[in-house]
Amino acid sequence: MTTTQRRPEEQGLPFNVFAKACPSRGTLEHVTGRWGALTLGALYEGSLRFNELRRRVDGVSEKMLSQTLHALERDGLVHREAQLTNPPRVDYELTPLGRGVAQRLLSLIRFVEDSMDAVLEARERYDDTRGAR
Amino acid sequence: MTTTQRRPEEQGLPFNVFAKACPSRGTLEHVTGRWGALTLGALYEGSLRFNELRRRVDGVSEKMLSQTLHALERDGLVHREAQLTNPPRVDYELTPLGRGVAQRLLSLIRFVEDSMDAVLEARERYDDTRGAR
DNA sequence: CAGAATCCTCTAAGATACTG
DNA sequence: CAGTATCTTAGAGGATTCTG
Repeated sequence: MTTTQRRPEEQGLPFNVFAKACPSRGTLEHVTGRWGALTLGALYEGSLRFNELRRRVDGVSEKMLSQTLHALERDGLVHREAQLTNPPRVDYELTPLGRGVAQRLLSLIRFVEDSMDAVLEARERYDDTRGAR
Repeated sequence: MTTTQRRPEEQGLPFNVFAKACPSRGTLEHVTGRWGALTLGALYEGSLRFNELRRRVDGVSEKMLSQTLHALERDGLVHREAQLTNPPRVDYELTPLGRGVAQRLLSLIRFVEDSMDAVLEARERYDDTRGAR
């Protein structure tokens, strides 16, 4: 009654990111990647258009944003809504799955931001100890 | 009384990872990087030696593990405890700050692992729609 | 065992230009 | 506006060798 019952044919062998060949590693990299994390984080507030997103994710190039969005859309984390008007309008928004990811990502991001004073101090201590080298 | 009072000289300008020049971006990359995330995750269970860690983080090379550990130690997330015996023994463990990061990271990792069936299905749908291309 | 040093390869990512 | 295509380069990362 309390059995998990996922992936009937592979019960007892759940996805494990610590295993080299596990497909979850690829997805983890998409969501934690340099631009993936920031893109998901930005979309958590709500739907955004391509260039709005570009402005929020400060520093991302058109190419990388496009590439990042494709990977996230393919993984089912982002939904792309295109209107064939002129000029074109395309909105990106998180899927329910994407919201789950983004929420956890933002918890991590905020924790890191809030830890930066301590991190910067730790770096100074580390660098003096080893003579800036 | 309820003011946050962090970084007295820069109040009102908290670290913001969405800004290109913010130092929190570098730290976020250390912790979400390909090997950083897995290393922190592995250490959450407890202290580990270099080669134990290498076995847990399946696929990491000596060079990358060493490099990753240095970055995490410098950021104050991992503590390195060396015993100058022969053969040498070095233990790595999370600092309190590192535990905070690892906990949130593991929450994300588990969510991704648990979402993989849905992700794989989303990929199939995406790939047929666009003719495997 | 726990790394540092070296060499080499491949690809992530930036810059630029063009298109529907 | 919302991208794609092409070119180029910095650096991530692997393999190997050496050392305290």
